[in-house]
Parts: sequence; C-alpha cells; structure tokens
Amino acid sequence: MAQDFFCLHSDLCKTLASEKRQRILGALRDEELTVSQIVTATGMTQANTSQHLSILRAKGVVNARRDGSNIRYSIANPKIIQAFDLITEVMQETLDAQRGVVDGIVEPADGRIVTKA
Amino acid sequence: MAQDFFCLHSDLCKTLASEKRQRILGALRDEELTVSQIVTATGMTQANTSQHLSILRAKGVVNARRDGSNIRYSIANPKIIQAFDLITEVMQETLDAQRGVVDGIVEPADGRIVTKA
DNA sequence: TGAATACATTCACATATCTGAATGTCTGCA
DNA sequence: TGCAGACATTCAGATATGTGAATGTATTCA
Repeated sequence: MAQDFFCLHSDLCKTLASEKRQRILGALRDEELTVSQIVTATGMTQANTSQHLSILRAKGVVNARRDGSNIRYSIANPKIIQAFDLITEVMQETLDAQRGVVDGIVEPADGRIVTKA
Repeated sequence: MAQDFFCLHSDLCKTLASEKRQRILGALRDEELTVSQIVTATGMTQANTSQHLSILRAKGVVNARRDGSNIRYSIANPKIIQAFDLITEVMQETLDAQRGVVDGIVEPADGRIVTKA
C-alpha cells in the first residue's frame, strides 16, 4: 500500500468527521438543497455553513451548481451515504457492547485490561 | 433524529480520522497483534502507539486482551473494515473525478462555481 | 524479591481546526 | 447602472488534537 494512502484516507475521513458537516450531509442526504435551505435545515449561520460547504466542495464530497442566484448542493457520491450508515451501525453496536448488552457480560467500566482464563 | 446523533457519529469518525490510527487499523486488519508487533508494522514509537491504542480502545474501536506480558489488540467490529474500504472507494472515485476522468469532462481547477446551461 | 520486558499514562508544548465578525463577489432585476 | 439577495472569503482569537519526553504499572522469570 502506498505510503501516503493512509494520509489521503484519513484526510477524507477528517472531512467527514465534523458534527456540522455531518449535519449538512444529513440534510443533503435525500435531496439537492440551496445554501439557504441548508442554513434552515441545520440551524447554522450562513457564513459558517458556507465555510463548511467550501471544505466539502474542496474535498469533492459535495457537488455545487449555480441555479440563478442560488447555488444548489448535492452529495457527490452515494457511497458516502453508505459509509455514513455503516458508521451509524458501528456506533450503535459499539454503544450496545459498551453497555454490556452482548452476552450479558459486563466489563470493568474503567480502562483496565484484565487477565482472562 | 436525536440532537446529539451527529455528535456521536462525528465522534466515532474523528477517532477513525487519524493517519496514525488508520495505520494501526490497517495493521490489525487481518490479524490480532501485540503492541510490539503494531509498533514494528507501523514504524511508530511505542509511546505514541500506546496513546493511539488508548484512544481506539476508549471508543470501542479495538479490543484488547492480555496474554501473558503481552496485550493483543484486534478490531472490535468488522463493519469498521467495511466502512474503511468504502471510504477507500469513495477516495479513489473522487480522485478520478477530480482528474476529470469521468465522461472526459474537465472542470475548472480553481474553486469557481460556473453557471451551466 | 528484584530485574527485565511490555505496555500505559501524564505533562507541556506545538500545531491544527473551528468560529464569529466583517467584508467581498456574483446574479437578477429595476 | 445601481441595488438587493444569495453566497463566499478572510482574519483573528479560541479550542481541540497530536507529539515526544519522562515516568508509572503490570507481568514474567530467575
């Protein structure tokens, strides 16, 4: 694997790993939206929304097309939604596991790594 | 969707969005490894490896079990690998698209958003 | 019990990222 | 051409994150 593979990979991950940008992607999940609509949907300020859209655009995560005085954004690659959903599943399963739900086994809540038989 | 959903979600993403942690996950991809083995595989220092393993452990991304004087790490949920691979695909397709490969259409290289017919 | 190995943690500092405020640019319309 | 609406960008301060150095803890073995 190329030496900078992980760098590119984590770079894309970093782009996705922002609460605000996730909110934007959540809003764009099913439809193309203008910036104003994204602002309304996310409750963020216009300037901050633009900043994050700029980052998403630069990384090729979203597409932008001008439509009159509006600019309409959409998610560039449907696999991003798939990845998003996969992370959601992992998150849910991890939360369950941390609650000790699986097999009814409860691990020590502190960070200790215990010795097992 | 719950208000802190995106927070939890991006939190997990942030955990994955580190070049070093990705290198660790890459090493753990197919096998359980001791810390020493991870250090060798990644070329990172022992202390730094431990720091990142600690973060991965805290977020439930990896499992740790003691085996004698060693501690063996493994990836907690195979879906993390799936997500990893999905991101890889998106990354590859985005790079191709940015090179203007798709449909032979080359977009302006600067950040401009042009008006289309 | 003491030394050695394997690993974890803490601290202080450097670096990156996020944010709001202010301002700039583009488009449509009068 | 001038104004208004829609959106982007820049800047500076705040906050978060990553890093090496030093040190601590647990386990094995003599």
